[in-house]
Amino acid sequence: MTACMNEPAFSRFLVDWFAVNQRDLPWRHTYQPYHVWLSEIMAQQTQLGRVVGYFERFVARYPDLHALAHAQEDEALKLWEGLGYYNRCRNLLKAARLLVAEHGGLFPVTHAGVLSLPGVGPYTAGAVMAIAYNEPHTAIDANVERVFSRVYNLDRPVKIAANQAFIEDRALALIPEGRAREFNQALMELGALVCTPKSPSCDICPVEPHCLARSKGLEEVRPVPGKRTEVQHISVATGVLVHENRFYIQKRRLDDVWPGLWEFPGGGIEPGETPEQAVVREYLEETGVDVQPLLPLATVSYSYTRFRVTLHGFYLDFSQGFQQPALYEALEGRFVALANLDGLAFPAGHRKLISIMRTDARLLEILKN
DNA sequence: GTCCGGGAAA
DNA sequence: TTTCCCGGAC
Repeated sequence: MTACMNEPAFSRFLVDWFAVNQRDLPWRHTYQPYHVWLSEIMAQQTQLGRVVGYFERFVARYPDLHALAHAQEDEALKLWEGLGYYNRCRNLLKAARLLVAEHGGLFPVTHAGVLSLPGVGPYTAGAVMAIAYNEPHTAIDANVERVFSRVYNLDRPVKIAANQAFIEDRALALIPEGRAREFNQALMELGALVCTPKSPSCDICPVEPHCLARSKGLEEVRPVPGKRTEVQHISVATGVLVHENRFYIQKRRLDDVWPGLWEFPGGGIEPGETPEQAVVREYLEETGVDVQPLLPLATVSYSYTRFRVTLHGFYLDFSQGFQQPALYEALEGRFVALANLDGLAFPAGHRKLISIMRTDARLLEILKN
């Protein structure tokens, strides 16, 4: 399978290309292990372009492992808000606390040590070893899988075991002596900038002469797609309960989606139910409070995992007079003023509702009464 | 509006 | 194997 390729030349062209074309990313200035680790956790399931701003704000607030170990989870989640997969952030804090408590606050220097950290799997462990320490390890992410599926013209999905083993084997063998840091980043950078999922820029690709799929005109049909899970459309309703110029919010449980984030109570709309009926029922189920819809706030769309969500938001009033909400589904509850919503992290859909509330003239009318 | 990509953990 | 998320591309 490798017969057609000059592997030393491939690696040399790739590393030379990276030296000239790499993006200027903040963690590439010093390659401190703490920075590399943080950047790799943020980059899981997330494109680097979106990571940079979050990385800079996070490092400014938590410049080292000790600062991170002493972070308040709510504050860290606020800095993470919008990046998604919030357990990544909670695991980061967990790992920092563990390292400060049990390892003298030193970042691990071995592959096994890095891999043992919460939130670190095979990809991230390899990436940290290669990029922070320049040790010969592989970091096989989706970019690398795509590049190799084209370079070696893999005609079956990259996720099958045989292809995973093949890619791992080649990725290790191709590392030029002493250049694991550059080589691993170069492979991923090529996937992100040139060997893109759609319409790859083969005309500017430094390894085009070594690409088997390209030589057969098959680059557009590599990688071969695997099976995908189908999207489910769901409708949910949520309510902003207004009481003395404040709004009721609750903190989500840690064993569910959006662990530790804040939200307005609500839930799924059952078949045959209107959004108004659903928000009243859900509010009662989650908090024990009898509410009535005051006014529709807005309807927004967002998605998470395999769900496509239409979220109906309402302003709510107590229907039986003030009742203290109970915590049947949440860790904590508060009535907060609009300005104080700023310091807390919300899921995307609720954040969209808050953003609409800020410019909602009708809200002033509601608050006046 | 709908589609798409992207690692860890359970 | 399934569950975690988001915004930008289309």
